[in-house]
Amino acid sequence: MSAAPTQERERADARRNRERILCATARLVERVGIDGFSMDDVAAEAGVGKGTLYRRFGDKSSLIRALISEPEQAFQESLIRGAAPLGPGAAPDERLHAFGDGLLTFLDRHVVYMQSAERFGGVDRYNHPVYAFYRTHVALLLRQSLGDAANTDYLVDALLGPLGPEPFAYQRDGRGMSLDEIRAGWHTLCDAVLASPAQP
Amino acid sequence: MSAAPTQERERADARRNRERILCATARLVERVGIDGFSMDDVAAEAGVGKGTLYRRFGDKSSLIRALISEPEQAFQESLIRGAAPLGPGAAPDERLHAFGDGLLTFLDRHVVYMQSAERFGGVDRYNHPVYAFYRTHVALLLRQSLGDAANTDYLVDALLGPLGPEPFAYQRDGRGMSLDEIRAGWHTLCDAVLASPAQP
DNA sequence: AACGCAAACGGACTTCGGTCCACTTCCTCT
DNA sequence: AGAGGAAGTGGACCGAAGTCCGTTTGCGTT
Repeated sequence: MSAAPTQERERADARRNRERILCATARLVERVGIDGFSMDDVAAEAGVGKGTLYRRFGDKSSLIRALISEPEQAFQESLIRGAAPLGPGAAPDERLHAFGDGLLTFLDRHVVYMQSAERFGGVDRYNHPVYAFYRTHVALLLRQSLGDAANTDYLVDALLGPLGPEPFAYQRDGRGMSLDEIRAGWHTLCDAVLASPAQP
Repeated sequence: MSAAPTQERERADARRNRERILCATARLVERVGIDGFSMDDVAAEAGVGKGTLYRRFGDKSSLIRALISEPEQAFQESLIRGAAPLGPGAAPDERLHAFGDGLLTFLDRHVVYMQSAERFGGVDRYNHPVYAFYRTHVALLLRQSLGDAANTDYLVDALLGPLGPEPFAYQRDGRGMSLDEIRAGWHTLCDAVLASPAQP
């Protein structure tokens, strides 16, 4: 249980408390579910003050995100440096499909966190650095495959849209779709976009 | 300023207060912006108690939505009974494009409300009856145009995705796209989907 | 007219996220 | 070693959303 030390040197007590907080949060999530505890509960469980909590994690949303930051970073890493077809080395279309599959798998495991992370605080998916990252990645692949057709930027957002927590949760839990069905759907969309004629 | 009377008979005081509340809200929105007032402010401005506020509008999110319920219903109406190409009478593809244009126009005027409506309370776009309505509409048109290809349902969500408040606000305010650019983008997406080959 | 009661009212209260700031602790530099 | 100060800590405090429940009021009935 750890998160990236943002600074050069982290004071010992700070580090200790950060760990405590993350563990306490994880424990609480497991015990009472993600909506069953307040920030005071976290502080109490971790044995720290509320101020400490907020110093390290600006808001509840960030705290929850921090719980999945490791797998998230791992996924990003494998996009840049991982093996093909997720990483470099495969054709752009293949990589795009692999990206969708990967992200959907990730979502399937972590939606609960991502969704409730967004429900709190002002964290807007679209203004989160992670979105920018995915955006750049997909834009690159799409341009490699389509050339510089107009509206590529828009299509990137359109492809990324259904890979967000809310749509995913809706499809899986609300509409009862299986992960495979969702994947298949996204591939259809992806193929449609990849086959789209260049605009005038 | 009025909303649909849900019941057969509405008591006089109830009606009076409902109007007061809606007017007060509108006034506050204009005066201090949508985030500048609390529910207490609304109650005070309307001269009613907080309990009354919550009796009529379950939460802040609903209250704000109520402010745009008239134009929203008008739009829905014109989809069902309006003139072509928005209403019946035109080819499905045309109607679909008209739908996108219409909804984007609507969004351009009302995003602020829709977005902050979602920011509060538990209103989830996907579980709101309005989403179901749009969903059915688009599904019908898509099926008329594509036949019963697999994954039609998924494509409906994919088309509807970028027509949500968050993506729209992101594109318009965050990325600085013009309404026309957004429209053009959606048409591209729409054409791509309409041209998508039937899946096995 | 006045009775009765369901519906409507109102505001005190609870809960929770987030801020503030006086105090403490750790690290560095001499 | 120990002095100085930046970084870290903790909990009282605040604002706002949403609940609860005792009181009031409109309105059909007798």
